[in-house]
Amino acid sequence: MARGKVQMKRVENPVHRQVTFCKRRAGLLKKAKELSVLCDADIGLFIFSAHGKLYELTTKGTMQELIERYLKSSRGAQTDQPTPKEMQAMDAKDEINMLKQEIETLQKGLRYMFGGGAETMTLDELLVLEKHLELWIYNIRSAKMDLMFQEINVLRNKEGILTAANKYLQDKIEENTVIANFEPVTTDIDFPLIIPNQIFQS
Amino acid sequence: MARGKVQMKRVENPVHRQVTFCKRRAGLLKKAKELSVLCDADIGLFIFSAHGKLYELTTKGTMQELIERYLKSSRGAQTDQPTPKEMQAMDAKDEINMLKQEIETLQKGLRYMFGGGAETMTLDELLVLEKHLELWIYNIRSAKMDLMFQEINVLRNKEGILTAANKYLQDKIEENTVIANFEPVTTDIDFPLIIPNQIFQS
DNA sequence: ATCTATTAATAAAA
DNA sequence: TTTTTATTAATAGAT
Repeated sequence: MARGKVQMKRVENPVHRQVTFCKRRAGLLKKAKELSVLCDADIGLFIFSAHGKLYELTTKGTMQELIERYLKSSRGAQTDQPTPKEMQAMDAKDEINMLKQEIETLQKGLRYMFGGGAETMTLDELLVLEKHLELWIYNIRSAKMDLMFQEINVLRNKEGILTAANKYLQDKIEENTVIANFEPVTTDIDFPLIIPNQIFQS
Repeated sequence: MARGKVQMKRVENPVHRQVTFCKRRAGLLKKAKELSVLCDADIGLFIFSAHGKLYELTTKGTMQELIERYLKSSRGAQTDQPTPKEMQAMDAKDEINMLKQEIETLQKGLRYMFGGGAETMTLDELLVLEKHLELWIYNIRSAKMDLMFQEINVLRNKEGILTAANKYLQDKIEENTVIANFEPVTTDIDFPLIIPNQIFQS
């Protein structure tokens, strides 16, 4: 396309080849992006340079997702997903893994939704939507949090009252030690309260 | 590149769009092949048309093989995600905090998309998003619920121990009522536990 | 699909 | 790599 026709064979001069690679790689990526925008296509493109360096482009979502789509598209249907019924007997570690998986699911869903829309929304509309979602999350959570917080406070109060009563009884016993002598009962059992207050706020 | 500059946006006329898709798709595949030949690169390219039809090109081997190479290559190049080694010394709480951070990152991404995106969402898409957010909320909450549940159990245990100690002390006092006579201390204060178990499940 | 007037890409040079 | 410039290549619009 310039100053001389190009032969369809490997550029032998290594310097020229490298320069050509840079330019044409950029051009190819640009063309791919243009095609996707102009014609509503989803494109996955990866390029390994002669020395193995990877350059990639996806016009929608991640390459992972596009590859999955590719595999689906080029084959048949898919295998079953991990069974949600086996979730019952999970320990903390498994639960954490589940959280991670769910986060990934959310990410996928978001990408799908945002990448797939075809119409336009103003910035203001989008900000309003965001506010609604945040408020929504807050409301769902706060009711139960309130109840649990109340419960914990009740239990703490109860503990205080019982401790005081216990102390009172011990004092009385000490006053009347003349007749009977028995070991004092330890009541200051140390249970560290592991919940940081912050947990009730966010 | 011909008879009029092209706008970098979707071609609205469906006929024109289809024609453009055909031409540019051919051009892109040609460019990809050229790059691979001229510069000794290995290229994988797949294009999903707006209607889901797949077009693909590989300049070496099968797409399967190139995808495998891609996955290997991109895994190696990935940024260090939560290091598996650092996970060892972490207790559940730290892990949960880490997940919370990850979720915050997601929130940032969400804001970015809402604030910066130019596309809109249909009502259906919003409903899908709502579902995802519900799941997300559930996961955020369940970690905290676990901790709070633990805390409540600790407090209940403590209560039981204190009550038992109190009872024991009262009994002792009754045994020794000969010398001193004082009112028994009531310890069975009635604090109804207002949290239905269900709260820990949903 | 095919034909061209134009624009876009890029080879060579720096 | 990136920029500049001279040419070739790609392609939008028309047929």
